[in-house]
Amino acid sequence: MKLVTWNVNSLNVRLPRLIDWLAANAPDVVGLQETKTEDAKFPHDELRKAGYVAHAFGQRTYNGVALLVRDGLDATDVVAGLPGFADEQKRVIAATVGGVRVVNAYVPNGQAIGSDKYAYKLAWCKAATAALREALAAHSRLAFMGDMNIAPEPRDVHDPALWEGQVLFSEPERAVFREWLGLGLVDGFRCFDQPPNTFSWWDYRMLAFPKNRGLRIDHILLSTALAEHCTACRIDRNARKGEKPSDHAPVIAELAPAA
DNA sequence: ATGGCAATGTTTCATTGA
Repeated sequence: MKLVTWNVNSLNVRLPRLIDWLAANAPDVVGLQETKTEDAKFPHDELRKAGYVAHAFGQRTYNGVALLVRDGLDATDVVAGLPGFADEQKRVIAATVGGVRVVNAYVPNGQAIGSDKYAYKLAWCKAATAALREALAAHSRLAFMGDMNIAPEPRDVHDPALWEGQVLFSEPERAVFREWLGLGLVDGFRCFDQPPNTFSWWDYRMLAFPKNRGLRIDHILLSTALAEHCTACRIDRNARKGEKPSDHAPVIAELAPAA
């Protein structure tokens, strides 16, 4: 099973690119973030023609997530939102596909250390930790993926000294990420040798992409039972090139069938 | 060989992203 997470930064703008990418990569399950699309306006028909059934949890202008499931696979027990955390912002959708519980999330950005949005991010993350603990107790085969807006280690940041203490790379945020790993999750990307300076997001400004001044903030975390079956994990930086790219690249994990 | 912010709505600027 091929699992993908991708922050598309507006599904409306990115739909043609997304459909091309789906055709070229044939993933089984895709978690999208920042769809910025109300459910009533979600492009179900276009994605259906591309071979995917979509489950959307969106809103206009900001946030919004969706799960795309390839034809022939069933998504069951679809749950939107973070259990136990009342939130106007649409940031989580989960479903069970092919025996795998897939939790797709758009973690808050946090804006700046000390801001209200940073406090919201940490509160949101705390609720996510509790929800993941519950989910892992119920599902041994679980993938938690999405735009997590946290670069976990110095090697995930193009200039760690510059970013130290900044939002996305502050110690409290990295502690949250370690806490998620402590629940029994594994960073799929780090299960394999990777090229140095591999990132998943590059600022649109200041030639960040051509200079490869990026961060690795999009992740696929796998329960230990699932990580055993992970055969590859990579970031498709080619998707950041060309006309009207998202500022994020997709992360792809491949899982062998369960033994 | 990549490209010098982008997307949205409150629209001709402000807000947010990361």
